[in-house]
Parts: sequence; structure tokens; C-alpha cells
Amino acid sequence: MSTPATSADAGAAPSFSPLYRQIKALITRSLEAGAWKPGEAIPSEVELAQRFKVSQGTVRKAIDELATDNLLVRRQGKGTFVATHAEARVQYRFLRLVPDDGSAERMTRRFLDCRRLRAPAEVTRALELKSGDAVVHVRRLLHFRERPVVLDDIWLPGALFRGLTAERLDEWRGPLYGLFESEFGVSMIRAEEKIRAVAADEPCAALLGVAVAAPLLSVERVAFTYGDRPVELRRGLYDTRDQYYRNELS
Amino acid sequence: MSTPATSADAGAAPSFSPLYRQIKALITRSLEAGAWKPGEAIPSEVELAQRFKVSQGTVRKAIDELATDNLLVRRQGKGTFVATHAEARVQYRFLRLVPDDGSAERMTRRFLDCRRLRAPAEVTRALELKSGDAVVHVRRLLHFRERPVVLDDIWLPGALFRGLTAERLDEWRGPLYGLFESEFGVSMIRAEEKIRAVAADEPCAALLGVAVAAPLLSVERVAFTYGDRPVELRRGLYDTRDQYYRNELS
DNA sequence: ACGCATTTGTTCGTATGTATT
DNA sequence: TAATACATACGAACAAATGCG
Repeated sequence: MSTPATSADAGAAPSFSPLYRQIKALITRSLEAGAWKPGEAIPSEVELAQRFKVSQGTVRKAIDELATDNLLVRRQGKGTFVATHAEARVQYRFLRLVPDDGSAERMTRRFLDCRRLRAPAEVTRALELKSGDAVVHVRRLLHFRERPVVLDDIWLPGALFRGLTAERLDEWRGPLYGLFESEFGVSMIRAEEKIRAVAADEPCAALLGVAVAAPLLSVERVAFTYGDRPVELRRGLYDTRDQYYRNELS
Repeated sequence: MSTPATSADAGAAPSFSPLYRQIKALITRSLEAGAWKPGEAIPSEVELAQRFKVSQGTVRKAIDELATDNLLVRRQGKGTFVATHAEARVQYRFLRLVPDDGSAERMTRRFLDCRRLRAPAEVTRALELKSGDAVVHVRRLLHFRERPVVLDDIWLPGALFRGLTAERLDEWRGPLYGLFESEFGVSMIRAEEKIRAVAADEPCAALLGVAVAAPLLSVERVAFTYGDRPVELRRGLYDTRDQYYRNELS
């Protein structure tokens, strides 16, 4: 990226992109490169404007979009901060399970397993790995009021999560995605979920304390980091007798 | 307009609203009053700016928010239009069921029932009606490739949907929400869904062609019109063996 | 306790670019 | 081509929130 010059950028570009989008791309690349860590403030609008030699309003529009994309968080009077899963306000950003009685009690978790293995074909496909690549598999239970309600199976690319062990998981306080962020430098930006109703098989039924063949919500999630690179595959089985998956359409 | 004072909000009571938000509220009220119908263009930014005696930029910011709220749709060079459920591009805005094979084939529907009755307690609560108020109950099946996949039970406030009959439903081509818009003046703006896994009971199993006690996705939706007034309660049962509910988290 | 500097938020104005008819 | 509408970009000024001295 040379000087944006003026608006007369002399076309010929593959596809026209307005100045503020070019700035947005530059900022995104800095985020991706780890120039500013999750939870930290990025430079002020004026400073970025000077750095990129554009007006403050143009930087502003770039940041606006990054904020609506949930990559940044603006706070008046304080600055603009890199989004994080570690803060209390936005904890469990991606968790949509709500108890019927509306209580805000938090869930507790128990890790059942954590091991490295060669990725099964299905995982290879979802995470865009090469066949034979290593992955970390984590299995955990989430409890609400001492009752198990979620059984999660999680697969992570082995190359990105070296040193992820059962001990590290047990020690960590806070959301899993906060651990990934601060210890492995992997930020979860967005995710896609496929939701179905399935019948509990024998082992899952035992773990969740439901009858065999009881209906469970199956939530298959692929989570993405910068550049839309898939970095997590997760299959959750939810007992939805006393809680539900909440969604908002608009 | 010197005192917006729109409290009735928990926690922080702003008691101050920036100009563009006041303009946004004015435009919203015009939409609510039906000044411009779904699919129609609203006046241009400059005209609105003159009408409200503010700068074009202020109107622009108000419209920006209304566009991200999906109340308006901007089209460069053409104008800004009132959002609608009737257009091909955005048809079935609220339908999240996707076939496994990714085909874009549309579903066909069959209406099983349409009658007026006194609202059951549960419906009264969800639609904020008075006990004894009339509602319209619609039951329908959605088929995909000749196979039934969705059983919907729909309840609508009787006062708003006078003249809704089985014949009207059968005649109508296009999304149900398009009918509500153009024939009854009720625009669906947003919706909340509670999703669970349930076991098929005898009658539902028969209608959907699944085994009794088979797992089904239960989708309970409350849809809102302007001013966050609930105007539809809908309970869908989805057979998710060959399709899934798609959701995006960010 | 007060004021000041910093940072984002709001508002105005102007000019120009791009898309549509 | 011309007219219209939204989109981009710049600049300037002030307001509101925050934190520090």
C-alpha cells in the first residue's frame, strides 16, 4: 500500500474499493498481525488519520464498520479497543443457551478429555487441513445448577494449539475463547452453526443424564478467525428441557 | 423536540437523544403510520433534510441506522425503500432452514386449518392481549421435494387480521409475511425465537411422516412490528434429518 | 474540587464520485 | 446526455465522557 493519494487513484484496480475500505483492510491486517492485542486500545482516530494520510472522517468510517463487525469496540472518551472474549460484559458472546426461568446464573464446566490425534476426515474438511494433520480434541460437560446440560466435543488445529493440555484447561478461569486468545493468539471472530434435533445415543445419554433416544439439540459450530480462516469445529449436544437456544431474527 | 425524554428504559436513562436519533424516531413514526408503504421509496435525503430542517448528513445517519435495523433498504442511484417481505431478493427473510445438499429449491405449502377462536392463556401472554380476545389460528405444512418438513401453528391477533380466511391464504402467492403486509398493513420487523429439541407426539408424527417420539426441532417465534409490539406467535416443528437450522454468530 | 487534555460522538457544510433512469 | 439519488471524502467546530494532575 503506497500513498492513497487523493480520490483520483487512477482506476485500473481489480475492483474499485473506496478509501475507507482500504483503511479498514489495513487496520484488519494490523489486528491479524497482532499489532494490538485483544482488550488493548488501538491508536486514536486522529493518529491513524495522520498515519494513513487521510481525513479523520475516513478513519472513522473504517472503524465504524470494524465495530459493527465486532472486531473493535468503541468507548467514548476512552478509545477504541480490540474485541475480546475475556471481558465480563461480553463473556460467552457465542453462547445462546438460556434457562427457562431467566436466571443469569453461570454454568460450571468439567473437562472430560483432551488429547492430540490425527484429524478424522470430517474435521479435516471443516478446518481445511491436510489429511493426516494433527488436531486437539477436547470433550467437556457444562453444568447448570449441578445438572449436566451441554456436552461439547471440540476440535482445534494442532499446529495452532501446541501446548494445550488438560492441565492448562483446568487451570484456566474464564471462557475458553479467552484462553485461546491470550495463550495461543487465536481470536474467534465469528461462527456458523448448524442446528438439528437428534436422539441421544447410549454414551451421551449417560453423560447428560437423559434417557436413551431422548431428543437433544445438536449444535455444530465452525468458528473463524481473521481472514475467515476456520480454526475450530465444535459439536454440542444440549439438553433443552429446562433451557432453550435463543435467536434473534431481523 | 427539546425534551425527547424517552425513559422507560432500565438502567441508564439517557434523557438526551442526539439529533439524528430524533430524526430516526420521526421517520419510524411515519413508517408506522403508513406514510410510505413496504416496497415504496421514501423521500430523498435532501428533501427530508429540508423538511426536518437539518443537514443532509444528519438525515443520512438516521437512515443508516434504519437500514441496519432492516426497516429501510438503500439502493444507490435509485433511492431508499421501505423494507418488505414480498420481494424476490429477500424472500423468506426469517426462514433459516437449509437443506443438507445446499439446493435452493423452494418449499411448497399446504394450509390445514384457519379459524378464529378465543386466545389460549399462553397466546394471550405472548401477544400481550386481554384474556378473551379473539385470535386467528393457522396451521400449515411446508413440503420440500414432496416431503413434509415443517409443521407450523400460527396465532395472530384477531383485531388486526379481520377477514383472514383459508381462501385468502390459498389464493396468495408469496410469503405469508407479504400477505400480512399488503392486505392487513402489518409489517414484521424482527422476531425472537426459542429453539429446543422435542419428541414428536402422535398427531405431529403422522403429519410429518416421522416415527412417534422422533426428535424434532421446536422453534417458537414471537414476531414484532413497529414499536416492538408482538403481533404473531408461531410454533414450528422441523424435521431436521435432511435439513438444518442455520445460524450465524458474531 | 476543579480544570484541562484526550478521545470518541454529533452536526454542519461543501465538493465530488458512482449508479440509475 | 442530463437529472436525480445515494456514496465517498474532506474539513471544521462543538459536545460528552473519561482520566489525570
